[in-house]
Amino acid sequence: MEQKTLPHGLAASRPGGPGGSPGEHGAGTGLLFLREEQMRLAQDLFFFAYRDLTASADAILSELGLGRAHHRALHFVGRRPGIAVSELLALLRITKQSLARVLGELVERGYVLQARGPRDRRQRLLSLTESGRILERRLFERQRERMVSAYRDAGGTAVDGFRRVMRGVMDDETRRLLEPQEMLPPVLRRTAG
Amino acid sequence: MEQKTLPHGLAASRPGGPGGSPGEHGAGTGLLFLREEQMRLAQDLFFFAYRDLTASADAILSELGLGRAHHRALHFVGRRPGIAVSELLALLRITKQSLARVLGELVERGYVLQARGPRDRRQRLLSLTESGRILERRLFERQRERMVSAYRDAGGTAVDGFRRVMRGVMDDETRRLLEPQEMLPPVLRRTAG
DNA sequence: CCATTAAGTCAATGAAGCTGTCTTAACTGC
DNA sequence: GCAGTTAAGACAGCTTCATTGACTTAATGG
Repeated sequence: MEQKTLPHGLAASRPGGPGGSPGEHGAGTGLLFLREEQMRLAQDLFFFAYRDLTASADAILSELGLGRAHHRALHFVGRRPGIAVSELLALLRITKQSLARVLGELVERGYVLQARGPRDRRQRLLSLTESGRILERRLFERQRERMVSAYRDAGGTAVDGFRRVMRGVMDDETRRLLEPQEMLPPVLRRTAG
Repeated sequence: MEQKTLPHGLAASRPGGPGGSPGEHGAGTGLLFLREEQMRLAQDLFFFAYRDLTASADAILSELGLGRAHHRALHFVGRRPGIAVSELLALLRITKQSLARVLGELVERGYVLQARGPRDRRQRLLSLTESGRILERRLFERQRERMVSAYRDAGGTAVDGFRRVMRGVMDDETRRLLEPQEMLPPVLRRTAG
């Protein structure tokens, strides 16, 4: 009875039709595509896409007795070889203790290397070992396939839009961290000009 | 140019310049925007955007002693009032036991209502109570602000692209679940259409 | 009537985060 | 050169959220 004519469903009708071609953000169209249902849909998209993307590497991880936290650490160390522990903490936004467990295992298993910082010997600069690079690549490959086909199917314009929206959703702080300049260690930030 | 020539950094230079206008996926441009660095960047975007988006509701949640799992359940029940437990499980892809704890608390606190299914009395159809709707709205509001400004800044075309990429990243199975038809209970699926 | 299904339950376990406190070593500023 | 700060690591204990496996109860449906 109460669900005879279900007025809902996760991807309910798109009011105003911005699913098609909203025509920029002209004054005439108003803010149709900002309407509530659009935002609810965006929540769904985030949840499902992120879940499925991350899940795609799980098979390999559980094979090795590793978790997603290990993958994240591996990813960012691979992304930024020579990163200091404190910088990695700032990227991941977890506590030192949470990272320590994960990082400790990665070092112990020979995936990550710690090197004393040449300028600041308190630092432990992190990088991937050869087997770390191989593992990271295996994990990446699964996600890469998904993203490549998504990008290909959506087309270049869509990819650009995707990136703009993703950046827009982030904290200002996070967006700053994504800028190359900010990603360099402080030492280089002064030198590289 | 504005970003020197950096060996690394999370958002390294965009090869081929798809940041500008890649011109669909023409044969000439090749698959420039599918290159490795692009895919790594996409991983970063997913991680940071999802993290910041979900984190934006955390303050309210922890105030009430609830977690993100509660928010997810609340969201999907609100999104699909009258949903059966088994359907919610399929959406979230967690185990019955994991959901039971969370759902039990939400019912106990008076945010979620369980009603015996009229056609199948084994089912417990879930819906939000008035206070459940209020809470969900408070949580939604934080995320909505973020997404609205991201959408507005990016523009309608970008939003469309965003949605296409997000869908493309999902499992086929998940994509099916997002279609309105599939969101209807089996009984109606036969009747409606 | 009996097999299947929807939901709930018990018990144990694991992954991944958190807080707070503390130590050690190295850098930095006065 | 000493004092204060910083980078990293470690100990103890806790919370959230997921897992598996086995089992019960009630309702459905051939």
